[in-house]
Amino acid sequence: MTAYQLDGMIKQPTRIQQKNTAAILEAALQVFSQHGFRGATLDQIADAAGLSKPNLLYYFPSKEAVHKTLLDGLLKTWLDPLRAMNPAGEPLAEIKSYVRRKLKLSRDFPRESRLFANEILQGAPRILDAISGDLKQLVDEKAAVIEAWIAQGRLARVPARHLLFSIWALTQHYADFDVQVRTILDKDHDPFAEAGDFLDVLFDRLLRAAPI
Amino acid sequence: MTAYQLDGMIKQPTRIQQKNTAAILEAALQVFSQHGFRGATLDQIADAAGLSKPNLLYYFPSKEAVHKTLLDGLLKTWLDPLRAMNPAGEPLAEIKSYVRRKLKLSRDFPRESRLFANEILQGAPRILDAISGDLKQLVDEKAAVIEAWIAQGRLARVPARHLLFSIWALTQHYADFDVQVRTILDKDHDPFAEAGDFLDVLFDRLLRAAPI
DNA sequence: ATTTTAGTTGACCGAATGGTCAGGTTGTGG
DNA sequence: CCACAACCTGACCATTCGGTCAACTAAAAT
Repeated sequence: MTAYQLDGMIKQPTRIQQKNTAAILEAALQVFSQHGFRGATLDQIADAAGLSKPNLLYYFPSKEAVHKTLLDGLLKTWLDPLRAMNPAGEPLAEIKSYVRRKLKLSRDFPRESRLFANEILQGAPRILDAISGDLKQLVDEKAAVIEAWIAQGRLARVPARHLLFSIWALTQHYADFDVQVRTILDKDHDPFAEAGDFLDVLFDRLLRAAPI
Repeated sequence: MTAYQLDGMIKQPTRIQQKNTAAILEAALQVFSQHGFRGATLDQIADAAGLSKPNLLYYFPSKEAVHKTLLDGLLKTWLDPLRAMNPAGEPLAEIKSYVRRKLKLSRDFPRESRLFANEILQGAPRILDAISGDLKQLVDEKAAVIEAWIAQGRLARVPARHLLFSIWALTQHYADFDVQVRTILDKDHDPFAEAGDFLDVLFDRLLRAAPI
């Protein structure tokens, strides 16, 4: 028998199954985020997870399945901060809060960020549906909120979607280009702490509606 | 015989050699930028270049050599716009000009941008020397220029290195995440034209020294 | 025209790849 | 304690990988 079931995998019966699938996904995250889908090997993942390759394939039917599971789980986490943006809140505070949350994701889950970046770099072959579906829909919704704020004069005039791009670019950069950032900054700097302050200033100056 | 020489490859004798190495590098750029180093295969590159695999290996000694040649050539192009930043110029104009040049690179050489991104994502194993050497030195130099401008009150107070990070992140995002950007923007938008305007506003508001 | 050099390739090699399978071991409910 | 399911693995398979080589052809140089 195999440990996976194709239909929505409703139950996770045994404790050992939970432990091993978790170990596999953890190892796969490490390897996929560093080498991309094609550059990663099952042996590498199995090894990092402390399992034999056939044992790994007992829990997942294929390399693709491991990758897909990882991406699916990631997407929710990735979009949650944007979902949390409250139309009824104070515009500038809501945006800055989103930036902070997103930067914290970069700091605490850099491998997830790199996994996502890797997938997009390759043309998002395994995730394009989600992008043109859920993500696009959410962005449309939140862009409308931002545009309403602008129309009310509570936020400086900027193209809403490009504002979101800028938030993604600026926060994810610190995870995706971590090596470069740390090489250029000297040892005694904390990239994420400094980035937090900098981005706060940046979005404050960009978005604070001109008085009058 | 082989077509490559290890010592600085001074001469490129024949016309056919120029044509084929160019075709190989063009094909390799395509493949490496999409799949990363490990995900790319020599067969794929040879095929895209219209050559047989042994024929490709007649011009380059190994997969690694092709990749290295590509990266070395890229780094100069990548840093030139920063080098062009003139300490004697008007600060805000210099920065904005740098942003424009960098955005144009993203528009005209997106594959080069993705190749670079791929390499950094993987921890820059094949390019770390250049980053901690030439790049760091150039950044130190230009950061000093920016800090001087700030000290003179000709630019708003921002951390110079993070300012550079923000320029890289915001411009390269449009190349590296092209698929996502185009999916979210509707068909009739020109991402790079809009980005040009947006980034001009962004850096203007961020950097314009507060009057007084 | 002939020799030398540059360019090209099919066939091949050992290693690594994703994945299978038969059979073994371990855990668990009755 | 037994039976049954869950779990695990060595051996194996077909394919692909980076790279080599001897032999062939095309182009220059003499």
